[in-house]
Amino acid sequence: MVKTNTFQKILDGATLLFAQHGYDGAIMDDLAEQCGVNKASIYYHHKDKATLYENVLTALFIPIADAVVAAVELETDPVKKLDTHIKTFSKTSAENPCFASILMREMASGGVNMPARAREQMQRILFLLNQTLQLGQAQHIFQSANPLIIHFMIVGTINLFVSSTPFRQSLPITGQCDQLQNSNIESAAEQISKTIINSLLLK
Amino acid sequence: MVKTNTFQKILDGATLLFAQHGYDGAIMDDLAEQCGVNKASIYYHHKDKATLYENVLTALFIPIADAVVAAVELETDPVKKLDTHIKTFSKTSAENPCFASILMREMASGGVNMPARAREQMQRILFLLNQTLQLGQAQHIFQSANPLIIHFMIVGTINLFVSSTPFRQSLPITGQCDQLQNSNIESAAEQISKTIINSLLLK
Amino acid sequence: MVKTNTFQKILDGATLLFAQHGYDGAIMDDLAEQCGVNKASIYYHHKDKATLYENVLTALFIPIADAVVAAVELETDPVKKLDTHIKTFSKTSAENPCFASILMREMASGGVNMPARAREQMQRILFLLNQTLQLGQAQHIFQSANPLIIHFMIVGTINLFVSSTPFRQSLPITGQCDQLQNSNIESAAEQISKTIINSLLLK
Amino acid sequence: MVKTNTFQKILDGATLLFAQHGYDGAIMDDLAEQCGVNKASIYYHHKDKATLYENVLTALFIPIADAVVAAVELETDPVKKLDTHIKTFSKTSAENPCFASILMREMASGGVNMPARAREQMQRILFLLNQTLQLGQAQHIFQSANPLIIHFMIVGTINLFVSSTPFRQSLPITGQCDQLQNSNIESAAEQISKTIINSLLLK
DNA sequence: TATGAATGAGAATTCATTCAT
DNA sequence: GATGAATGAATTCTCATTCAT
Repeated sequence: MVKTNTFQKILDGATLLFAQHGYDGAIMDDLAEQCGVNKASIYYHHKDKATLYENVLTALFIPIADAVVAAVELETDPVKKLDTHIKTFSKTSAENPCFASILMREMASGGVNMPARAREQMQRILFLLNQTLQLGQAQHIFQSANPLIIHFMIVGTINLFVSSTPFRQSLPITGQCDQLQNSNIESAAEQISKTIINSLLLK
Repeated sequence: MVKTNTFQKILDGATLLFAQHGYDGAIMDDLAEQCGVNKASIYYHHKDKATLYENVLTALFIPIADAVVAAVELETDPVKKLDTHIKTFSKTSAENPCFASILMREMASGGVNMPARAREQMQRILFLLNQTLQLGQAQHIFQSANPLIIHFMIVGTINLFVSSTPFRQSLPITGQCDQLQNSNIESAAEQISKTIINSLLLK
Repeated sequence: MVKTNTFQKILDGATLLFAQHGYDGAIMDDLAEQCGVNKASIYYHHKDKATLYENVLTALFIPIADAVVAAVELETDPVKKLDTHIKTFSKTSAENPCFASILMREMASGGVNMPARAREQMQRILFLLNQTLQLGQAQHIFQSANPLIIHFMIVGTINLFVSSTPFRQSLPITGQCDQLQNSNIESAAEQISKTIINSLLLK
Repeated sequence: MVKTNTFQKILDGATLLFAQHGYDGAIMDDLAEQCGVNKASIYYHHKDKATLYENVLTALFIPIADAVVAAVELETDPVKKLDTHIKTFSKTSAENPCFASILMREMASGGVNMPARAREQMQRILFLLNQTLQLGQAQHIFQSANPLIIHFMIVGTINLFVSSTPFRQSLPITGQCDQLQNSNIESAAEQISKTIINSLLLK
């Protein structure tokens, strides 16, 4: 079953709108106008707002989890796996900043209302990380660490970095903090990866 | 000028509601009921929803920034300063979980609409961190690092940790990830602090 | 029974407010602020909004009707009586422009809701005019004319003139209509009086 | 672009309601019920109350100014022009009594808040009158007179006459004023016209 | 499929009025 | 008499959703 052009157009517009304004703040009228489709068309293609939101999250979360899993599985060395994990997650997050915004809002709500299929994707990523950490420990490369904290360090930091892009660029440039502006995602990922791996490695 | 009991009661209820549902999802009728006050009383004390939101953020952000600044200033050693910075921020965040939720939502929106007084508090924390890092570099204890990334590692991780508390507790207990449930904020802060400091220290 | 200072202060403020915004458009909060009194004080002195409105109209309409009746009764000649009628009404109207505004609004509502005591004052003026016209006819000075139309010509013209003062002064000055701006009430009353008397006089 | 049935139905109902109760006194719920349409439909077709009011005034004022201008332009003699001016204004005003009520309320507010397009229509009528008067003076038929006063005599008198119709019919029938009841607009217009023209004519 | 119009259920805010002190 | 606080009943406006074509 090939999805229509309109179906996708609405999905894309909705992704942006939900990212910018959250579920409650996203208004169907605005979505229709932004997409250049009639309001009734949205309901023709997506049942209702809640379903549309689920569709958005599914379409957004699955590719990211897929990419991380796929990239990590190509590696065998725990250190390489972890580095790839962090950098792939960073890269795919940065490619679609809506993911970070939406995930942050969901976490702010305690994740309670997150659609099951979206939640599952985050669990895939977390379990993957856990496997990598345990592999490293089994090989006496990593010391023991709470995988959830590591997961939060990766996701929390990258989410903030990605979603703060407009915010950072509006900061006043002061002599005190001259590195604030021109940070890019690659160098951020690099720093996060080094920090985490460095702290995990047995000396 | 002492604020009324009612003023504060509304402020507290609103803090919770905004944290749970976000600005658009928080409903004034619900707030009135939750606080046991008349709807019109809210407007008597707080002008309108936007102003109430500002009042909430101001009351929420200032004490946290104050606490971090005060605690860090008591220390002189850069390592101790950084450790105190992270632990004080963690502790005060955990004491009022609404802060994490609200900050995450604001960051999800790019921080663009955040009331100036709230944004200033985050800047105070960031600039304080920057000072500590520079002090450590000047004393040849720390290597160079992007303070913004460090800031995001602290804030992003703690935010996620705090706001995911209900989420974590709803996770299925699996053999794979048995450490997920019973994490407390102190051990999380400890791990974050160690990780960051360890990666900063010149070997 | 001497009315308080506050009673009168509220009455004066209310007169202005009702004139500017009408009954429905006048807001008790604004009145309190404008008068520099507490909102509850208004209710202490004036029962409720409707009563306050009645008080305003009574205080406004009686002196005007009194003045017209008193001035006309001093004259004996019908022409002089009519001239005095028009000029006294004009002068007293111009002295308190609120009268014109409030009367116009009441007439716009069909006069149906006008408090009885205020309506009686307008009837006093109309009956006085009718007496003058009949006197003139009995003396074969005036031809027959509908007194209501004459009444409307006087009241309608003066009301418009008085209440349009700010409007006129905001009109663009054009070569076409250079007399529009600097008209005063005396010359207006003079022209109205001449017009009406001239058309009534038997040739 | 043909306006919907509903659009017009709302416009008509609103005209009546604004005429009866003024802007502030007109209640949108009442309007919806009166028109037999859903409340939200009003906003679908007319944006908000202020816009609806503008739409009402525009639809009300333009045809009247058009009619007066068109009728006067058919005449060449200044006396005929002036007579036509007064009678056409009277007739069209009487045909839609809402015009008089709304205009009176606007003038009561000083005309300051009147939508530009409505104000322009009144200026068209005033300027037309001025032209007629100047033509009469140029032909040595009329003596000099303030056109604004003449305008106010016409408009103020007719407004009062039209809007007082229900008021007049509620007056007690007294021997003193037996002509008050059964006045019709044509005879009123006739008397106004005669009065004004008579006073303008050079003897 | 697409769309202009319609609508019921809210949701924010206002306002006249009252109450306790 | 005066006042800060409180409140019930509106009142304007919004929004997700549906319907007829």
